[in-house]
Amino acid sequence: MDLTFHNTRTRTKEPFVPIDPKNVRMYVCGPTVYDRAHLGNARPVVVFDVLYRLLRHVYGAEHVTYVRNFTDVDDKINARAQESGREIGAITEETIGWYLEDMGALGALEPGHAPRATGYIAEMVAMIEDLIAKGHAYEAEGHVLFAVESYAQYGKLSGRSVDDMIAGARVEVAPYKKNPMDFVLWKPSEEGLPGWDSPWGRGRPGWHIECSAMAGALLGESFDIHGGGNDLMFPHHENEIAQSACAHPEGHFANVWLHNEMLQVEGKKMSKSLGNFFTVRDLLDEGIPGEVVRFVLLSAHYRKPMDWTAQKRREAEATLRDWFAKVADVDSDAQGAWAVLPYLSNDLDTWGALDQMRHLASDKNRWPELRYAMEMMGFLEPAGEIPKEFRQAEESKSDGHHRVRVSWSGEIGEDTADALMKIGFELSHARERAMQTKDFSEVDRLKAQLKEAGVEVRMSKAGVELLPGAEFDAGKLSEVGS
RNA sequence: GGCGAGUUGGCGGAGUGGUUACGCAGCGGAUUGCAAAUCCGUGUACACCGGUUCGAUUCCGGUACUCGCCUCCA
Repeated sequence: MDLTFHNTRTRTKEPFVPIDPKNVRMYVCGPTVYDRAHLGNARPVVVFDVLYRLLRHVYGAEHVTYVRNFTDVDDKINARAQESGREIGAITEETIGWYLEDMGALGALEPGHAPRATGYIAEMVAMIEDLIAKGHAYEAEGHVLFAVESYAQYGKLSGRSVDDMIAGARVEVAPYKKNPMDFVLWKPSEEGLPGWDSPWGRGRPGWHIECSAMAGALLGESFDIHGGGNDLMFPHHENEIAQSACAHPEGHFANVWLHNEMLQVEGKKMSKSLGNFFTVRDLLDEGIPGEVVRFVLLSAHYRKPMDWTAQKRREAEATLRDWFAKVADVDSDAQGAWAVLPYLSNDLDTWGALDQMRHLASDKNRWPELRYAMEMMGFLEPAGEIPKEFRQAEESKSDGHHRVRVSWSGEIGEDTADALMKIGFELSHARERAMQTKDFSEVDRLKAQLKEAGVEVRMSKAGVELLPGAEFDAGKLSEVGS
């Protein structure tokens, strides 16, 4: 299976050739841990999770190394500690826990390595010393800065020149910078802020050096794929390249750069001021299954802007309910891989893969393949189980003549299930009488009462089926039949 | 102001220099006491203005609008 990806570095779609097929290496920028992840944060996580699964499928799970960092030293974290009066370590620890929990709910596998910046300070200091020695960085007033003019390729990834950037810069330039675009590798820390001893005094690393140092330490001077949101392209990724290329002239850092487009909400940028800002946890707490969020995030190509809307959410949920019901009782068939691989291998066309899965769903003989494809796309739980929000429990009884089935998802309790079963038989008997007398008023009355209680009713020659749904109110059941 | 991405029917989303994917929703019909489910049928859309062409949604130029980055926000 040949993989093709759109490489931001070359702006073209090109065949993917791993440096070492026995160890395919990928790095994705992780979160700064000071707060819950919002929906926009989740898009790259889910997109690159599909990529990770694809690489594992193609090269073998043991031949793929995936690194996603945690930035746990940052001014925003410091500010959060300041305003809350809490310890920095407690905040980062708690936030990392939230992050893994929330992303796990979206079906994202945990990367093989999740390094924390504070665990790699020594590597960063060594890298900075190296950059100074090679003439790419300089010390000024306790800071160490990277000299962008020492790296001719600076700006190539994001397609802009240093001159353009200076012309468009709106920031005030610190007087100690040789070039306005020079960025900080190390900065001094005053008392009370996290700091580490270094040749330049007590201080803390700049943001960009973290990723360069951790990627270098865990993946080497050259690796295969670097992913992230396209808002990180400049300056973050540009700076990573500059640092790593200058520190390791023999290596070429990441061969392929993948950037996902941004997420919008109902056609607008997600922002606190517009009131359309929400976290992944907010959605989960509303009762929206993580798989539904995952489905929506994958229903647009990663390089296109994606709009989160209530309609998409509903459609995704309806589709998943349909699929899970269909695959609940079938064994997965590895042939299903062929439905999605041609799409995923074509620059991660997740929408195409989902569309193909719809075709599998429409053919009963191919449900085992659908199940396999759903596993590949990360919609089933790690153990291959149907997620609990979609798991259907059912009870089916027959008294020889009448057949009643009650199906529900979630918990409704045994007493309630029994009560529903009883009502089901009552309905079935009433229906049989009505078929004789052609007077359906009793049947319709029962149906209306059930509907009132949030129970969907389906009747056919085969029997009666009761489906308590999301609106189900067991308290109203006692009124049914009275 | 600079750089970049995008604009296809109600929604999502392919694709092509001429024969109008597809999915969802909708509508019509069959069927079922009704409903649900299922099945059948149904939609000439391609931001705007020019140009090239026998012919452009598809090629070229421009305009408008949306979004992102240029400010350690994915």
